[in-house]
Amino acid sequence: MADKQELARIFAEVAVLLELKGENPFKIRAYETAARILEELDGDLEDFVASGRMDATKGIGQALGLKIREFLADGRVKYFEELKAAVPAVLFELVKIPGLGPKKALQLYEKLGVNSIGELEYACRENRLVALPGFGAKTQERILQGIDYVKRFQGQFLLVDAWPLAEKAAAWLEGQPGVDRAAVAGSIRRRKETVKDIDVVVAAADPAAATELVAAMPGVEAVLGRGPTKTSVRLANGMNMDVRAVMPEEFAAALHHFTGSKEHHVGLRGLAKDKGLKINEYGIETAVGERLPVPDEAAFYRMLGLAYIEPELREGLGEIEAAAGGTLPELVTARDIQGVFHVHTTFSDGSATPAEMAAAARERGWGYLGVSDHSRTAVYARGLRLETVAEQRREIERLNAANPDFRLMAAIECDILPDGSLDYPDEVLAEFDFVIASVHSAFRQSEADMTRRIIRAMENRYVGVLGHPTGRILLARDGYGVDLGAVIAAAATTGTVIEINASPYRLDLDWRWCRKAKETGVLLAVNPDAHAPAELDYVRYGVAVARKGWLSAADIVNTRPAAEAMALLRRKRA
DNA sequence: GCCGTTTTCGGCCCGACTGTTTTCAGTCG
Repeated sequence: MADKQELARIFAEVAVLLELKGENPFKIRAYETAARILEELDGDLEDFVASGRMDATKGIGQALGLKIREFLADGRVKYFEELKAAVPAVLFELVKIPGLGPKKALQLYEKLGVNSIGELEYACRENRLVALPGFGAKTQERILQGIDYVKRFQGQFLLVDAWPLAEKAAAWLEGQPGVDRAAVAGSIRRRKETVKDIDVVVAAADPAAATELVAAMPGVEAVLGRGPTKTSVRLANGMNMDVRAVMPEEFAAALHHFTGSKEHHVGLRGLAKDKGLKINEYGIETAVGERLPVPDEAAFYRMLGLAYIEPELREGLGEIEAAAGGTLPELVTARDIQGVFHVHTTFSDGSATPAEMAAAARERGWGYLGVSDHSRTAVYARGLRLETVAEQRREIERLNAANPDFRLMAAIECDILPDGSLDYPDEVLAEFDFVIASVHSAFRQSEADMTRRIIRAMENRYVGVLGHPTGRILLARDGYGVDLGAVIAAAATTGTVIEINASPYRLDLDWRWCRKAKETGVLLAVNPDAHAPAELDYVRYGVAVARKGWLSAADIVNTRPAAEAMALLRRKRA
């Protein structure tokens, strides 16, 4: 079967290749758009073409349509292969360095014969870049710093590391004299799971003075650049932070602008243009250049004839059309969460007892907590032997009897063994209040085997929840190969809930798949997978994933009271 | 590359900052 993801990757790579060739930027955008369309495509590619849906899709015209048909027929795109052969591979590496774009990268390759990042670093140290036209000592120094950045961090950071830092920076700035307001913008505000840098927007009567302040902020290691409205700094942990300062009346428009995403803005600005308006980072202007006041973001969208679009949805994935048509979902919030199903205790690899975890859950205003320690095969995590299962159950019953207003559930995170069977026999599984099934071993199975394995586990009537469906660890390990489309379809037919593992190191199910799950009729559960009381707060990251995935409270099992939630996790037993 | 009841050609989002320039290209978001 032709893989639409592969074709999406090909088109995305064509876009990069064209950029390296200095092609028309709008042609490049056409390929980027096509890649996104394919990534988000519902159903398979053959059907997309055969049904005529492709021909009706805006953004795919004659040339791209031909290439899609070629891919379906031959499994390849000749144009891509020719391009790839004509563009040196090293250029792909070079443009990942901040400050290096296609033009300069090409010069380095052609004039200095640079064939790798290592060679570029060496050329900088030999002071050979300064002789090139358009280059100078500062560019060379900047490139050296950029190489260091890429080598140390691959240029990416976890949301969990960036978000608190960003909030701290905004709070500090807001406390400075002359500063009206400060707020976190950028991909952190959109709650992307990994981010490149921190963006903060500041309102001040004297913006230039406000940007001056940034250098004095605690944790700032170096000032990378400074203009009248923007300061870029590097923080001690290696992250870059941009602070943009505007007049108070420009704050909402600026916050919107710097929240992005780029794709969202492109869509909005096209729409504005149709209405004879112009959007820039300072506000909305009429055709005659009159600046219209934008008191807040809701007004901003209203002026464009749109419902308010939450930051998490601003990815250019249909949210503008939905806002125009009044079909945006009401997104779930952290306040909707009434309890969680997946935590570990001292019975396996957690650091707190069930009583301590329950107390921490109550402090957070929740009414229930599922204790789901590891099963026996997970020896590395001190998985529960059968005797311990009984012991834990007695402890949970004791706690429930003592605290009638809070419900502890005796559950298990049961390993899915390599053949798709479960780690305990059915008669043991039947004893648990509910069962979460997860893969913790044999990650290297083929995609087909892994998909069969997981689906077989979901077919077990005691399995209420599929845990962390891909096993990925962000910035550390890709998930195992698995056909998530097939897993989601099987979740729907078997009535299995899919977990949104809220550990900020996992965030698995990915938000990009949440919408698909919802449309397929699958319920999800936001679970912290906490191994300590403080980690219950991971739920905020899981809620962020759900929101990015267009989910409402009704799509999430643990927005319901205990009895109702339990019934959903046990519905396959009926 | 795509798109179009104003257009089949000429548009396609918009601006800041840097560094290397004597008026602007490249990069970034």
